[in-house]
Amino acid sequence: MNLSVAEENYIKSIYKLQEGDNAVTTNALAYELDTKPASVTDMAKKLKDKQMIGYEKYQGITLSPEGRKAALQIVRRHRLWECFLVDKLSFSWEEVHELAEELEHVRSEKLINRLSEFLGNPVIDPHGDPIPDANGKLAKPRPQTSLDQANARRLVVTAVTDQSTSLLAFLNAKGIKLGTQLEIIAHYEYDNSIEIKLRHQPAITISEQVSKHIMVRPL
Amino acid sequence: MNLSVAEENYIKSIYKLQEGDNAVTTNALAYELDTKPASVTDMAKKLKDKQMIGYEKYQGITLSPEGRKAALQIVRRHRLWECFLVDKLSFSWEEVHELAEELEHVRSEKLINRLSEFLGNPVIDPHGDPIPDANGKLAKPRPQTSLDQANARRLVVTAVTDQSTSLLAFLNAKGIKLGTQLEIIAHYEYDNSIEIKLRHQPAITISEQVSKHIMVRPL
DNA sequence: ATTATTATTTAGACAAATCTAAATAATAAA
DNA sequence: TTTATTATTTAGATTTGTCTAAATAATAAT
Ligand SMILES: [Mn+2]
Ligand SMILES: [Mn+2]
Ligand SMILES: [Mn+2]
Ligand SMILES: [Mn+2]
Repeated sequence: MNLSVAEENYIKSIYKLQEGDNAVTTNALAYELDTKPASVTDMAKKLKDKQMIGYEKYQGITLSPEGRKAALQIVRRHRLWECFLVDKLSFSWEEVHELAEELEHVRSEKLINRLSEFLGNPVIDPHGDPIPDANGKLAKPRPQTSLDQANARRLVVTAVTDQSTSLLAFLNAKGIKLGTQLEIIAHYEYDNSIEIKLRHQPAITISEQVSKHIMVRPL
Repeated sequence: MNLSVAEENYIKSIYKLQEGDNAVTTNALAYELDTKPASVTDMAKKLKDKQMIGYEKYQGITLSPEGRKAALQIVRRHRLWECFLVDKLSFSWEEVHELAEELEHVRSEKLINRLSEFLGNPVIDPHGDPIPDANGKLAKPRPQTSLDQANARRLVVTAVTDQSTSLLAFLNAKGIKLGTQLEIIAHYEYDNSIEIKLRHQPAITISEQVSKHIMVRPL
């Protein structure tokens, strides 16, 4: 199936928003894509015609098997380009998302498979997200929780679930990146902020807004 | 100035067709871009509004200084990606043009400058064409002639002026690439074909159609 | 069970990029 | 210098992706 850039972006966003089987809402998709609900309805009809999604009026959107396959290809391309930018061109992880957002639309299996090989067939991208293989299979993610709900003391950062430039810049400033080890010092119930300490650094306090986007696993 | 992908493709083709100052013709541009003359006229008006070209009805098209600058940026991106594909991802030179045709439209100075650095700031692409630097300056091309007009005997291949897949596949089959040294054995006036010999290989005969697209310089 | 609010869809419009068919201009031939 | 041919432009349509404003459906509040 031949998909336009716009269609690919929709499919990727649907994939992102569709946790499990719950249908994606018109408004949620419009917000995610920074467009208007009316535009989403228009596109939903097109994508249904192309058999990429299931869609009934007022019932929300779900990816079809075809659509899911397409989404995984796009995600694969996106994350491999992010790896390339960080590993080979020395970009920092908060800069790469926008560029990958464009590079992901160059459709060539040969290109992307060679790129993967060139990068050593990585299985996670610079934000800790898993990279689908050439067949669309995702490595089973290791068990992780968000930092605001972690119960262990000593933790390692495994992923960041919000790729907004502002959050990533914040984390960068604080020295928090993938693989960073940290210790929870205190948890303040009042605003659910937590105090953490990185190695060789003074303790810092982090808001719930931030900590819920930092994924960790016990060390 | 913000240019669409279509506009960039037009500008690059105008640059390619405009040797010196001779205006580019509507039909030539349509043929080059595999589109219709009416579409070219439409786009000419848009590009004139954007001050990228000079255009008067029936008078043909010339790049403005602005347009030339844009063209050189696009050409730079195109050729650097071609280098990347050949040098790092082991593509062969006849495969890379199509892919670069898409990659060239990812607009990021930072990306392209880092890519250039990563590649060792190359000054010619895999087809022997010069790569503009970050300021749009082109290395002065070394003196070269097409193979059908060469007068020296011993020559080296410096460029190929037709990137069609069919020609490049032909050259590949014959073992002719950039840097290949060859000797002219004979020149047949009847059809302007020539007989050449590569090192350690039997002589082969090449049509004028081919030889006029092979650029060489005396060895 | 009504009423108000929110979510979603429809209707109609628009810009970008393209096309076909017809009209006009430029150029070459007779 | 007429006439024929070729090149270019215009007029009008189409497709894709988007929008605003209005209509309708679903859901929440009273
Ligand atoms: Mn994208
Ligand atoms: Mn990522
Ligand atoms: Mn292109
Ligand atoms: Mn090239």
